[in-house]
Amino acid sequence: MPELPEVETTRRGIFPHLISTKIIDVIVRDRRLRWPVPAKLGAALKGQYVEAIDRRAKYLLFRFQQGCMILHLGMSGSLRLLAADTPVEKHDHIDFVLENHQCLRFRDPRRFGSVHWTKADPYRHKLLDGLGPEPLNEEFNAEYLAGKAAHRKVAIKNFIMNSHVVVGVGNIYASEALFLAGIHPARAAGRISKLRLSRLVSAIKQVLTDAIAAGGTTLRDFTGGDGKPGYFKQELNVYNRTSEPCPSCGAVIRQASLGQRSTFYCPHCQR
DNA sequence: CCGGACGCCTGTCGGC
DNA sequence: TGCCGACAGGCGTCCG
Repeated sequence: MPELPEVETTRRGIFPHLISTKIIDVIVRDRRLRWPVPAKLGAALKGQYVEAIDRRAKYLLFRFQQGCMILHLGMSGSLRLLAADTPVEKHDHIDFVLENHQCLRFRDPRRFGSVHWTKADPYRHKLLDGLGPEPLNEEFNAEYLAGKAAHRKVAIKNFIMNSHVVVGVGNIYASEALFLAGIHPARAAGRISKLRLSRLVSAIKQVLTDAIAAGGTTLRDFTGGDGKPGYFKQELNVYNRTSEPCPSCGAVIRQASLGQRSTFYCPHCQR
């Protein structure tokens, strides 16, 4: 499910309700996520107050006075703030019970999500160390991307989905950004002019910013922390629009497979 | 180092 | 209606 806008939407939805709130219990119903939920998680969190919720790439960082919980939503994960007595449903794997009769509930049908606990700097954690820049930061710019792309033969779509190049760009927004930039998704990354890479940087920033403003993209069942869906789906130009007319030129949108993932593009606008 | 394939899971959808 | 394969928004790991 979640790409950067959905993770950010989740963060913005939950943090106002969690800041300075005490975790009084942690109920783990199924530890079998992508990696096992740490056995010590409950003991580590109980009695601690949430000091901040940050985001790095698609990871949510729950900051406590003594340590940090790193949480990834994987492909199908969600976090919702609920009344503590809300009946549990299938795939509700973890409850973080709060002092105000509320609970933060983690649901993840496919169990590709994960939860980690560290007392050290989370940015030094194995999963976060070495990640590329945040796409909305200034350090992600044309000079940076051109330097990274030099001599690379990989398809530009795979390239921008590589978290060592830039984080947070998943399958939906990669297709959308390449459409906005007018670049064919299969073009070799090292064979794109700096001017066009510059346009791609702008397109990535724009599509992610717009998607965050719309509350993310709800394709199937994504909802933010408040249970509301995202509305960016209405603004998608090519994703999931195979055989429909290109909104810009009217040509038929094509679907192809690139790096085991579906890719959507306009054969006329994207070169 | 690079590029590509694989696998972890469950749910859904389309075709027969 | 039921079965079965393909596919789904991620990403660490392994192999050549």
